[in-house]
Amino acid sequence: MPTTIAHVDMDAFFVAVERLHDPSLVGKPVVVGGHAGKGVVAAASYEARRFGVHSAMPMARALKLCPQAVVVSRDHAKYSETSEKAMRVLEKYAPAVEPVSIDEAYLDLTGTERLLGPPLAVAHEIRQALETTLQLSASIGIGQSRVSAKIASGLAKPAGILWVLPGQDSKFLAPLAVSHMPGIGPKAEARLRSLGVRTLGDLAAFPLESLRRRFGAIAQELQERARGVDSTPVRAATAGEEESPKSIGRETTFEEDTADRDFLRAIVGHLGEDVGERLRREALLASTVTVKIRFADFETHTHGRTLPEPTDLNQEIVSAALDLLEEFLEAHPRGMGLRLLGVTVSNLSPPTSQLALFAGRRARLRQLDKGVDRLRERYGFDKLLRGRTLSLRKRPEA
DNA sequence: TCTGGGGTCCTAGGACCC
DNA sequence: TCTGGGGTCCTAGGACCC
Repeated sequence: MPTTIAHVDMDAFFVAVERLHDPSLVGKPVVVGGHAGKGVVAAASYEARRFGVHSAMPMARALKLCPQAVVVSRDHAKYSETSEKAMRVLEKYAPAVEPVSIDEAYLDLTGTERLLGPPLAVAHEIRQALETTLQLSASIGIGQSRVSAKIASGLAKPAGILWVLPGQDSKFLAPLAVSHMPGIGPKAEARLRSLGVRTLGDLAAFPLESLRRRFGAIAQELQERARGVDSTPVRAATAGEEESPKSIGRETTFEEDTADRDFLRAIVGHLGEDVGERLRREALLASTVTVKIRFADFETHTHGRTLPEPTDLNQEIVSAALDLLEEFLEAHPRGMGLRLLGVTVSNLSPPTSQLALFAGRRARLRQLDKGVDRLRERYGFDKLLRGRTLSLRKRPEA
C-alpha cells in the first residue's frame, strides 16, 4: 500500500515564538541570535531576509546588511514550550507524529483519508490550526516518502503547501540540485559534482557500483532516496519514552582570544559543572570526558579520556577536563590564544547501582553536588560559582 | 566586521585479546 | 620461529543538521 507522508516545518520558528511573546515585533525585521560580538544569526524574520540576512550568518554582518533589525537573544525554554504545544496540535491530524527537531515533524497520513479527508485538505487544516492557536506559520510537504515530503516542504516555504502527487516522487525530485537532499552538504555536493552528478536525477541514474566505490555503504541509500524511496517508518514519540542523549556538552567562544591559564581553567570548571548538573538531571553517568579547544586561527582539536569508573560528580568531571586541557596545551604549544573551550561527556549509561558506585567519599561529593543543583535551580546557575570563577568575575574587564 | 552551540553519525587507526 | 584474522574498545577528526 502506498504511504502518504507529510513534513511540517515552521517558518522562522524562533522569530514567530518571540512575536508570540512580544507582538510589537510583528512586521519588523527581527533576528534571533547570540551576542553582537562573535555571535551568529539563529533565525531571521522574512522582513530581515529581504536584506540578505540568513541563519548562521555572523551577527555583525547581518546588522551591516540590515541596521534597523531588532536583535533578540535566544531563549530555548520558550521555544521548547511552544514546540510541544505545536506537536499536540499536529497529533490531532495523524496517528503517528514524529518530531525531528524543535520546529519540524513528520506525519504519517497513510489511510487517514476516510476519516480526515484528502491530504491536501488536512494540510490546509493543519496550517490553519497552527496559525489560529499559536500564531505559527508553517510550510507543509506531502509525498510518498519522508525525503520527498521534506524537500517539498522546503520548496513550499514560506507558508506554503506542496503536494507531490502519488507516484510522481522521482519525477518531482529529478530536476533538483543534489544539495536539496538532507545529508548532502557542501563536501558531498562537491564530490558528486566531480563525478558529473548535479541533480537528484543524475544521482538516481548513476552506476551504483561506481557510487559505492566513492561513498561506501551509504551509496545505495543515497541513490534510493534520490528516487524518492525511503522506507524508514514515521515513528510516533511515545510519552515518557524519550530517547536518552548520547552525549552532553557545553562550549563557549570568548569575546576575546586568550591564553590566560587561570581564566581558561575557570572556564573549564564552569563548563564541567554545567555538564555535571545536566547529567544528574538526566540521571545518567558518563564514562568519557572530552575537552574541545579552538585556537585563535580556528584550528580545532578534541582531547578525551575514558575514566576508570562512570561518574556524574562535578569534581571528577572537572578534574579530568582540567588534566586534559593542560596535557593538550603542553603537547601543542601554538603561541596564540584560544577562542573557544568546550567540555563534553559521552559513553553515557544509566546508573546500575547507585549505592555500589557512590560509596564513602563519592557519596558525600554527590550529596554536595545535589545540594548545589537545588540552590542553583532556585537562584540561577551563576549565583553559585566556584571560588576561582568568582574571583575572575570581580576583576575589571580586560 | 569572518566563522555559535547543541547534537548525531561515520571513519580510520591503534591497542588489545583470543 | 617474517608476522593470520576477527572482534571490540578507544581516540580523533570530520560531515552534517537545526
